[in-house]
Amino acid sequence: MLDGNAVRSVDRAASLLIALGESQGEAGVTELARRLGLHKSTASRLLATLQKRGLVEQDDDSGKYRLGLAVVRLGGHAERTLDLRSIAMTELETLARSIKETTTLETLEGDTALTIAYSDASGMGRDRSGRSSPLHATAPGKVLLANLPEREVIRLSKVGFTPYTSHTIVRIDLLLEELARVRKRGFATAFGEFEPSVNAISVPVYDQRTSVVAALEVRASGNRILPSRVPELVERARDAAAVITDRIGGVAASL
Amino acid sequence: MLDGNAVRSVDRAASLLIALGESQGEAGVTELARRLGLHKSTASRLLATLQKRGLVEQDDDSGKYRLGLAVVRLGGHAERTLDLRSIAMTELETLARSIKETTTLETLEGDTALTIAYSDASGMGRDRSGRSSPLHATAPGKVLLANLPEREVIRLSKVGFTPYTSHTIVRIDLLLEELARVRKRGFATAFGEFEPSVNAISVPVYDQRTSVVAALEVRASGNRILPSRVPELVERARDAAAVITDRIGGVAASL
DNA sequence: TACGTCGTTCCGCTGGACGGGACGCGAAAT
DNA sequence: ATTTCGCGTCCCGTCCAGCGGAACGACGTA
Repeated sequence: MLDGNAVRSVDRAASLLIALGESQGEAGVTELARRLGLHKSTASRLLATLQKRGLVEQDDDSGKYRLGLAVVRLGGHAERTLDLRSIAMTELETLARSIKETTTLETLEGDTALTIAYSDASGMGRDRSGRSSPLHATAPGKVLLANLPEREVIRLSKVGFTPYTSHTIVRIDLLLEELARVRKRGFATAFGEFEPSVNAISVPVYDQRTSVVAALEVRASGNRILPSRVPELVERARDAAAVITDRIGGVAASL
Repeated sequence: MLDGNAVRSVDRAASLLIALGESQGEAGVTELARRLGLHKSTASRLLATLQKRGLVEQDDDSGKYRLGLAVVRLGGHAERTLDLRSIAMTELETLARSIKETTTLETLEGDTALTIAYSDASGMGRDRSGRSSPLHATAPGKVLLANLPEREVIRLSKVGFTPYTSHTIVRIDLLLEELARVRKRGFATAFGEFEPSVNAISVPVYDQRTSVVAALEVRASGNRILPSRVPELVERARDAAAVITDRIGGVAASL
C-alpha cells in the first residue's frame, strides 16, 4: 500500500481519467504512460479495464483513447447531486467579511428564489438559508428570472406580482424592461423593493456550460448600498461567482 | 487477472462509481459493499482512493459517499469530446431503412448546419457527411435556429437570407414566425426551400439537460414527403432522437 | 446503559498486478 | 517498393499490493 492508504492501481486509473480530461480530446497509450510515469503495458491494461465499464473508449482508426459515455452520464448525475452550498460557502464568507455586508446564494425553486447559502459580515451570524423570497422583487430573483424563457415570466405575471413596497415592480411591461437591463448589464439591483430598507445587488453564477445555476447576492440594510457603490460590489460579486464556477469546473461566461 | 484482462481493483472502483451514479444522491460504504458483493473494508479503501482524486466525496455528517467535483468536470469534458456521430449512426441507419428515406444529423457550425452523420435508405450509399447547409432554408437549420437566442437570428438577418428557391423564407419577420411555429410544434419542415425538389422534416436532439445538441432530419426528393406524411415521420424521428438522447445519458424533453 | 451498525484501521497471506520483452501492424522515411 | 520506427497488445515469471478477517471507536436507538 503506497501513498498513505491509496490503492495503487485505482489511483493510477483515476490519474488516467484525469489526464484524458486534461488532454485535447484524446490521447494514446504510450503518451499517457509517459505523462504519468507508467509502463505502457500497465497503462494499456488499466485503460482496457476502464473501457470495459464505458469510462473510456478507443477510437477504431487511431487507437487513441477518450473519455466515454459512462463519464458523461456520471457527470450529469454528479451535477444533479452537487453540493453547491458547500462549494460556495467559503467564497460567500470571504466576500462578506471583505466588503462588510451580507452575502447569499439563491437558486430557483418553483416560482421563488431559495437561499441555499448565507453569510453575514461577521461570519458568525445565524444561518438564514432555507428561506424563500419572491423573484420579481429581489435582486437575485431578477437574475434568475432574466435567465428564464420570457413565457415563464409572462406565466408568472398572470398570478400577479405582489407589491411588497411602493418600489416593487408590479407591471409586466416594466418588469420585462428591467429584466432586459439585467441581461444587458449582467447584474441586478433592488432598492427597497422587497423590504423597504434593504438594498441589494446580484450576479449570476454559471455552471460549466454557461447555464445559470444560482444568483449570488450582496445585501444591506439602510443606505449602505447606494447606486454609487454598485459598480464596486458588482465587480467583487462577479469575482466570487467566477471562483464558484471554476470550482464547479466551468469557465465564467461574460454576459 | 480475472475476467479477461481486467484489473480487478480498478474494475471494482469503476463499479463503485457507477453504483453511485445509479443511487439517489449518495450511499454508504456498507450499502455499496453489499450491492457489489465486496468486503466493506475493500469498499472503504477503494472509495478513499477515489476520494483522493476528487471522483467521490464523503458527507461530513452522514459518512455517506457521493460523486465528486472531478466527475462533474470530467463529464463536461467528455461531453465536449463526445463522438455524437458514432452514437447516432445506428439509429439513423435503422430509421432510414424502416421509412425508406434519407436521414441526417446536423449540428450548428458557425452560421451553418453541418451534416455529421448521414444514412440513405439502402444503408450503403456514399457518406455525405461533412457538408454545410444554410440555417434558414433547411428543416434542421430551422430547428437549430429555433433554439438560439432571438438576437442571433436577427444578427444573421443582417447578413441577409439567400433565396435558394422561390419558396425560401427571406424576410426576417416571416422567419421569426416560422421559428415560433417550430418551437411550438417541436419540429420543422422545409418544402423545396433549399433545393427545389427536396422536402424534409427535422426534430431536435437533446443532451441530458434539455439543451439541443443536434437536429435529426428525414429528407426525400420529389413528392415523397407530402404534408400528410409529416406526422408519421415526425413521430418516427422523435423516437430515434430519444434513443440518441438516452444513449448520451439524458431524458428527452417534450417541447 | 447496553446493544447494534457503521466506517476505519491493522495485519498476515497469496494471487493479482507489475515490468520486461516480444510481436504484429501501420505509417513514415528512404 | 522496401526498410525502419513507433505504437498498442500480449505473454510470463516475480513479488508485494490488495485482499478479507478481525478489532476498534463512534454514533444512534431501545
